[in-house]
Amino acid sequence: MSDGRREQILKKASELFRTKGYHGTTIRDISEASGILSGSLYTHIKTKEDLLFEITDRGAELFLRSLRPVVESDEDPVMKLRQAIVAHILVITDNLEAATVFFHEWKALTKKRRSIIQEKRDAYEGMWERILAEGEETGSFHPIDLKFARLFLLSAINGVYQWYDPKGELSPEEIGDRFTAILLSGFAGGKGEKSSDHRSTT
Amino acid sequence: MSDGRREQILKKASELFRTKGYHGTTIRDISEASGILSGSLYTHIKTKEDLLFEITDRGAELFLRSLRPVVESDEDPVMKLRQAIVAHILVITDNLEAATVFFHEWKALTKKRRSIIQEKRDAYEGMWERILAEGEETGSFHPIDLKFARLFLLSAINGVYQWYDPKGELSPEEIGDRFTAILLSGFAGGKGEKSSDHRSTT
DNA sequence: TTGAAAAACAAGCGCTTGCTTGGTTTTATG
DNA sequence: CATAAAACCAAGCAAGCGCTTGTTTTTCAA
Repeated sequence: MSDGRREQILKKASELFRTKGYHGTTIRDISEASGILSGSLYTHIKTKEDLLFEITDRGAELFLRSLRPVVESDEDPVMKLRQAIVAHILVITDNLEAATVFFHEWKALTKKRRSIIQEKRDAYEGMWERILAEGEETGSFHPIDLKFARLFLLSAINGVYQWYDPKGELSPEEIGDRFTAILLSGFAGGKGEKSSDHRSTT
Repeated sequence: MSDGRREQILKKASELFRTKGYHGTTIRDISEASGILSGSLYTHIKTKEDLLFEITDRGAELFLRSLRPVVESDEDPVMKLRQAIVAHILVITDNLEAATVFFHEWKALTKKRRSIIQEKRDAYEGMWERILAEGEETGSFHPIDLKFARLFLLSAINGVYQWYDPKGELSPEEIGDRFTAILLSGFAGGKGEKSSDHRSTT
């Protein structure tokens, strides 16, 4: 049952780091939430920072693993973009705490570990840039500034973790579809003049 | 010179809160950066949280004040959207530290003060929604889910604080124009087939 | 049922935290 | 130049921090 306890501690720590931040959360907060005394925590972890690293690193891996098959597929770029967006949003909505910690708290890591996460972030952003580059090369997208388009796109979809409500009316897939629609066609267009439907086949 | 010192302390605190977070920054960090002993800081402030609140509240006011004239003008909605986006980005780029603290650290405030900031955030988001609603009513924009469009839009432009480089090649206005172009027309469109230019008259 | 490993407790150590106090120096004004 | 207010320093307090230690309880295979 040792591993179950460890997972439970990671879960509670994720929740606390999400709401109070890493530095705002104490070892005693985590132990109390885990129904344990603070000293007993150290049967399962080495340091507080280990918790942050493990949560953050797992988050990074979730994003990487979910995007890889999309990038490597040979769908057309528009479909790839949609799939990538939905995949990203699903990682966030299925792992709200971990994703929030990954976005917000990774800077609290000390140098060495922060650079490990930084590398994974770079790799992830590189995968997005490949998708956009492919779309441009094949003529599916406007000629675009790749870096700028990627920054814009990722900022927009990363924001989901700040407002997503599991009990809300929009499913992750619906959110992803609407994002894709806006990104492809934009707001502009007169009344009634419906946008071409990019929402496609489920 | 009292007020000058206070402003200097606020500036140093902003920088530290930005890089290390509120809970990750100590009173001694701030006093050291201000060239003062930690006790002497209390000649100028009452508590550490006062610093956070003042920085955050000023940030909120900057956003509100810059958007108000845009909302109240009688430009057409497309132009209004562009002006609003540029205004927002200018607040960020002209006040990188304060804007970052405003986005990242306001949750560290205690209840009463957090709710003051929350109200200002709500007011700000309401102003954006008015712009979008007007665009839809006049037929400038597609029929859109207002709340969703606003969330998407604000997420995208808020991201600027995470990657903006004052020494970079893109000016705040150029960034705003590109945002506006993407938001209005999207990525989609074949090679060479240039997007209609929404970047307009400077 | 027994015995050793794993898990949890009880206590607290050394250090840092935000902040206070009492005295000294600097600054500005008549 | 006198002087009071403002700014600062030197010292340190009480509380909380991450983490360790020594001991007791729980778990579970032999």
